Amino acid sequence: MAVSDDFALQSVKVAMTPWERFDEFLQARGKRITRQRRLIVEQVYASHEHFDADQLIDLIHATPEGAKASRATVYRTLGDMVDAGLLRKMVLGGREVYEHDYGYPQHDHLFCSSCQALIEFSSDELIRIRDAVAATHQFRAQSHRLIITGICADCRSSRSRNRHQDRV
Amino acid sequence: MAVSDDFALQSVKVAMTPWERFDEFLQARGKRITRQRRLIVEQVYASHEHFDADQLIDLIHATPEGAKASRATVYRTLGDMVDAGLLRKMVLGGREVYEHDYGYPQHDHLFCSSCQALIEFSSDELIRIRDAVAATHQFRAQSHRLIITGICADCRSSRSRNRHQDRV
DNA sequence: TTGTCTGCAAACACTTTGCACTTTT
DNA sequence: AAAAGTGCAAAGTGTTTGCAGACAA
Repeated sequence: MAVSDDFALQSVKVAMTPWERFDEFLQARGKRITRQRRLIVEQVYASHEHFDADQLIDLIHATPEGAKASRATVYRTLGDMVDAGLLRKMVLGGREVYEHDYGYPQHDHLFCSSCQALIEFSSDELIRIRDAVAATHQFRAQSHRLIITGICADCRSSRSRNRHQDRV
Repeated sequence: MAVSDDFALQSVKVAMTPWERFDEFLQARGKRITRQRRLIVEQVYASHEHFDADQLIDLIHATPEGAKASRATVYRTLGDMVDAGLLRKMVLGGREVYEHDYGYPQHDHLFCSSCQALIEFSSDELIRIRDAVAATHQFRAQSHRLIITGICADCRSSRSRNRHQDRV
């Protein structure tokens, strides 16, 4: 599941579009460019929202022409995209969601436990602390993930009666 | 799954042992104190390590006397303990692990992707940043989770040939 | 042509549930 | 005795896999 070293070297090139990058990834791995993989990448980039496997599958099944890719293929391709560094996977309130990774700046999230909204933010200070903590433990930090859970502004104002606290 | 408001109020008392707290939680919910629940709580507190459901079940099945609790009951009780605020559940490298929460200071983790070691740390600065970020987004932060992934000191030194990078 | 990919359905790993029986209160 | 809890096995979930036929290269 980890990006192989040889491929990681290539990832220094930043001017590629996501598809070009995936293309290169497939080539480097002797994998083929198929109709399904193209369709999946296309749908993944159709929006910038966070999504899970099921949502993507629904999206694909909803495409006009007989364009299709099976559940198994979607899972396999999502895995490839994560390996290629195009997507990042995380677990949120029990479900595994994916978000675009390639070309997007490192960021973390505020997660509303009431409406499930996910708000992105980034903080240089956080990175500083991360590195400082790692150094203290002679630990080589490779990445991190911070999720702040709470109630978003919208849910706080509509506290009265609306969809407040139903899920989670 | 969330701590009910009435119970949350009681949680202000901090002088209780984990069992006393669980006891109180059960009473507040009209739940009963059974042999199984006692056994499970006991085993959970037999060590301070992070564990998953299976490890706990093995531990229970390994107890000397015919002391037993079924898989289903263990799952049900772990859920109750999380609700009671005794345990905290998190996902780490694919598996759901639990750690003691009650009476333990808030902390975050360094996770070694090579040997799966979990190192705890806490940082006041981090809390400060968390609150600052939340404020910026008119978000009411309730909790957070930061996991820094990388390679621990041990694995870095035994980089040569030992169990290096075998698991994710 | 060769070897990878796909779709399907079966297999999986965990977790949750329905139900008859047991235990606490 | 009444109500809640337990164990079992069955049912879910969400993801992965083996394999025969389909399809890039």
